[in-house]
Amino acid sequence: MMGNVCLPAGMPERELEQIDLLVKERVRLKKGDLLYRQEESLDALFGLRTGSVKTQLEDASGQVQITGFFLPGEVIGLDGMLDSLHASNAVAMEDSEVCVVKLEDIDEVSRYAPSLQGQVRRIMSKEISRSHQVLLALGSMRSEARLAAFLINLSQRLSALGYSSTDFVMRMSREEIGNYLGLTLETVSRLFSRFARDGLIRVSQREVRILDLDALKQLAGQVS
Amino acid sequence: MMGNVCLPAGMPERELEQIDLLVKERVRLKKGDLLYRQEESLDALFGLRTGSVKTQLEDASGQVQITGFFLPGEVIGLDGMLDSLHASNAVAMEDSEVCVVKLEDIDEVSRYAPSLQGQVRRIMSKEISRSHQVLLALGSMRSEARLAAFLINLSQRLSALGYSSTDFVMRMSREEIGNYLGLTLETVSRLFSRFARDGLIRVSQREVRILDLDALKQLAGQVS
DNA sequence: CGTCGAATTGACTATTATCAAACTAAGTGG
DNA sequence: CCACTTAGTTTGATAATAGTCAATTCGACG
Repeated sequence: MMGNVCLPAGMPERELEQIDLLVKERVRLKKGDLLYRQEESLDALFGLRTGSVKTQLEDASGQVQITGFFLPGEVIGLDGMLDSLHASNAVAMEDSEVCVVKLEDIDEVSRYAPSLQGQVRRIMSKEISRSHQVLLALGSMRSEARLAAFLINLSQRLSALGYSSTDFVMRMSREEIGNYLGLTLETVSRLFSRFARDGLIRVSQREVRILDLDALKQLAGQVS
Repeated sequence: MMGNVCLPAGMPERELEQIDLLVKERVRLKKGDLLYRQEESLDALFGLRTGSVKTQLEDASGQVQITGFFLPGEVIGLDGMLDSLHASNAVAMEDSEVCVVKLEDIDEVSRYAPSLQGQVRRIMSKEISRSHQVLLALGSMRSEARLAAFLINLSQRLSALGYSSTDFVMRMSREEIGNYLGLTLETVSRLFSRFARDGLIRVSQREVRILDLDALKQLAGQVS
């Protein structure tokens, strides 16, 4: 069975354990590939197995807003079920692999495995909470707090996957970080430099080492 | 049966039609009452029947961020299902009434009415899309575009409920609008004054009349 | 070694926040 | 009925923050 290999190693929560049984297909993506396109019809969810993916909205005037960065173990494609059309573009930020879970299979199987419904609800609810957290950041934090919160969040998610929480490589460019956080790429770059100068992090291109997590949390308004 | 009276008149989509059958209880709220509190355990969803409700996150440092304004026909309580704890506070902005739908009843009933699952997914997905839209606004629009988009959105939702799309009363204060849009109350007030001076709207306290929707859409970056 | 995309840094500007004062509308109690 | 609150709003003056434009620099790769 192909399912079990689709659970990323080190995934902390067992949310996906049943959904994983539904995986009948996997898709490989190369850097820059689109997993799906805005307005395209939606009939499946995607569990990210390896790599990283971003989702972004594009409005009528071509304005782009990144709405999420996804790491292995996370589920992509939860928006757009309202009218079965994807509400965003999903782009691979590096070579990646996703597991495909057909919606009809979820419906089918959950008839005799009722707890599956709860799993799906929880996954969707998590995505809602996540975006509300980002709203909190964009709505009420200053630039340095946003970036600090971003780094802390990334650190935590990577650590949950079994990677180091202090040393990691960011898969996204300064521009993408800025877009996500509602800042310009220059502001993001300056903030990285400042954090480094103040001894909070070491940073070289996309490699980051967190030196003073407490100070970062302080900046992010999270009492440590 | 108490269900059918819980569908707000004029609700355009029939999303709630089956869920409505599950309503066994209704709750009346007075202005300022909390429907639920952050961290409280979650075992039901709430369909707003009359009135208006806001949801807000509160972080460790007491910082508050309003994450949504809800109108009749909309569903409250979709976040927090991850660990069955509400992730936000829900506060009535005026005297309101909600229909209570127990999660266990949803699970129970959806066993012999499978399409119910799709309904729930669609409602949750809509909430995800909604917050992504707000992310777009906070992340990439300037203050005037945010407020214009806010007014357009409110107008559309009220019109879908059968109210005038051009004349309405905002239930929220300048401060609440500002908090939601990531602006200060002074900036919001100045923008209202400017929009009025430029002939886009008439505004007196919380009463608004939209005079030039096309110009508003232009400001919001929505091609009309 | 040269090219190209990404990142850094600087100088300057625009936008929005902050602080402060005055005004309004809707009560409340004498 | 009329001061007198009070919460909400408006407006102004000033300051802080982040954006824009522009010039280098860095690193990866052919």
